[in-house]
Amino acid sequence: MAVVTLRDGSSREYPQPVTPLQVAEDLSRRLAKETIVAKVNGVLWDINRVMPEEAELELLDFDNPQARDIYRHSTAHLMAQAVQELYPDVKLAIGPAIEDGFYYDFDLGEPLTPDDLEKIQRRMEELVKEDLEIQRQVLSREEAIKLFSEMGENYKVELIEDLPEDAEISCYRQGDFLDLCAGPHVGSTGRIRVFQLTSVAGAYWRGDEHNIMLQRVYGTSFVKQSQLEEHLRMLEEAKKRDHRKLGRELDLFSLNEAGPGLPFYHPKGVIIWNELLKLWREEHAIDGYMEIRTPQILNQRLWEQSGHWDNYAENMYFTEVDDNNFALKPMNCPGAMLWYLTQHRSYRDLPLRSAELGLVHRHEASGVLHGLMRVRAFTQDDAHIFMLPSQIEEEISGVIDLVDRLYKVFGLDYRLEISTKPEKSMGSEEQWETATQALISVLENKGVDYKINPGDGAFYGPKIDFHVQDCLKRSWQCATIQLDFQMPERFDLTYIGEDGQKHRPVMVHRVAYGAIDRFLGILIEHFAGSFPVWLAPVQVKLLPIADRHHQYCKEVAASLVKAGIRVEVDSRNEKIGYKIRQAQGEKVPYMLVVGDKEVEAGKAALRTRSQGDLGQVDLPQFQERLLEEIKTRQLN
RNA sequence: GCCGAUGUGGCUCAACGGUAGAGCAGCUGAUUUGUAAUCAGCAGGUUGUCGGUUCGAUUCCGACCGUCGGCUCCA
Repeated sequence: MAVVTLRDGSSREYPQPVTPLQVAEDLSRRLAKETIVAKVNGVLWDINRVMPEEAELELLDFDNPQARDIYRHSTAHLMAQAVQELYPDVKLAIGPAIEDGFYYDFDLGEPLTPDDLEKIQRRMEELVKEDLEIQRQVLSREEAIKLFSEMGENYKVELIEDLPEDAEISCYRQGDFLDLCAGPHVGSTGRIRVFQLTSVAGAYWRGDEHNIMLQRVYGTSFVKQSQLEEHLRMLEEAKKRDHRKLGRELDLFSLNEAGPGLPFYHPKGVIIWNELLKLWREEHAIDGYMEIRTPQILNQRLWEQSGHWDNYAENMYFTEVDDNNFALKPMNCPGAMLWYLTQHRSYRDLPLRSAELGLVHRHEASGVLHGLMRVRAFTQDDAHIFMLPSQIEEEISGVIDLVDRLYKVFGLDYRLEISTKPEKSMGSEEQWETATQALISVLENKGVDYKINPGDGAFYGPKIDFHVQDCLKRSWQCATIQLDFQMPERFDLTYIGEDGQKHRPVMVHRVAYGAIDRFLGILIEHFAGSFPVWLAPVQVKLLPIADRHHQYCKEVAASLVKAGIRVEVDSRNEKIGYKIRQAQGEKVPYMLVVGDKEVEAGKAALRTRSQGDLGQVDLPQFQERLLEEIKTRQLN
């Protein structure tokens, strides 16, 4: 006798234990068809796995994120099965579900081509038609290791060996295909409906570049064809937002072979850049920061002292002048240290917040360069805060608030991560522990969500990172707050305490935008090039209908320019439709169309990029409204 | 850096073993125009670079450089 309690509280009785699928079939055909996975007594459960005699059952379909991941994970298995049949010598690595899809890593000794993907996709389709049952099987550790060793699946053996002692080791079988997997999975291959393999790429085993490179095949799957089409449409839309495309179209910046990863900013890009800095300086002044500037290159000895020579040299550019070795700065901190040392500091001076818009150069691997998001020269909106140990929490909290204030201006969402001690690092375990706990405690006290990112800290200390997503949902680190007990030590920074004795200050490195370059890239995508008026390189474009309106347009433009508004006049010999089309393409927020009627009335016909023709407006009124919109930095 | 793909005028793309073509942009002229493309003409490329194969290469091969998608790393 088995009792199954459903989500709505009702219960059903069966003469013997049943599977979730049997219950679903009992309830409705449609439910049986749409259910991907079950939750039995709160645990994810294969729909074809017999439930305990007393079970609380929940049936999950594709709309449920967990079920969706399972569906895609099953698609990854399906792909692995197809690959194994087509390439019998393949060794399987891992194949998880990811945001929007899945991948599977294969060791096949030879690279896959896009043509191979089609072949694999076709084989997958056949396997779906065969509707092979996917069965769970539990093994002992010894059995599992023996089984996968015999199969020659050394990556799987390695995975099993790394599983915790008490882990239940399970496999899933579909036809002749067997894979190590915690599961659960969809009940049979026939339940996987719409899928598409999207790309191949090399990926290192366990993400470590010292390991062998595997072939990673990416794909995605859905239950309805329309969902796949919608997904592909979204990708197309995202491409239109790509900051590299918009950066060229809007003439904001360019990249050149002459300097890979070294961006050139065009006049319109610099306008946005400067507006960002204007806001930045306003907000930093409010928070009591002082701005400094330190040199672009400094003696190599300084970098030895700071620890960069030992920990960061591979990313640095060096140069030799008059038998002295210099390094182009990859970070601004040593400069800030030297500034701190120019005076005796008192505890009364602390916290001391020194900000620097520093251009830093880092030799990043060629393969990682990406538009403005990942470059080799970038300007950090850096700051170094020197403080008493007792001020740590308050200062970090202040930075978090400042970043939040700034990001709100743009309507940007972000995610917080705490990164802990990396392999290559300075300082004792205790220092790292204290510093990391301090960061955690600030976030806990503020009640904000965060994720721990183990081993991803800077070499001198743990950090809180602010991550923002680009249009393709790739996440980029923007702001970061890094606690540092090392640098003050290395540079022997001191302050005179209340007791008249020398003490060691604590330091925080932090950036708010992060790199102005990357932040600009993020903003281009965030706004899809349609910047809010305060950021728009051209705020108003005057469009005369005919030559006889040019003079009037020039006068209107002059008056707007005088008020500090960025204006262009399109006095080309073209029809109004053409000029509008062009201005819309440039994403100019306001267009003023001027013809006979407007000249006569002393007005202009207003058109906005988002709402179209709004009819005639009174110019002084328009100017006033515009100035207010700019001053308050209104979002679109 | 590694794996794969890719590289033709400012941009988007075509052609192909017999020394390149279109649209847009640009320039000139005509047109003086009312809310997303007026017409005509002109000009613009040693087909990323360097080698090799070939009677001949932009086309085939190799190396390098850049770019794109990943891996990894970080702002």
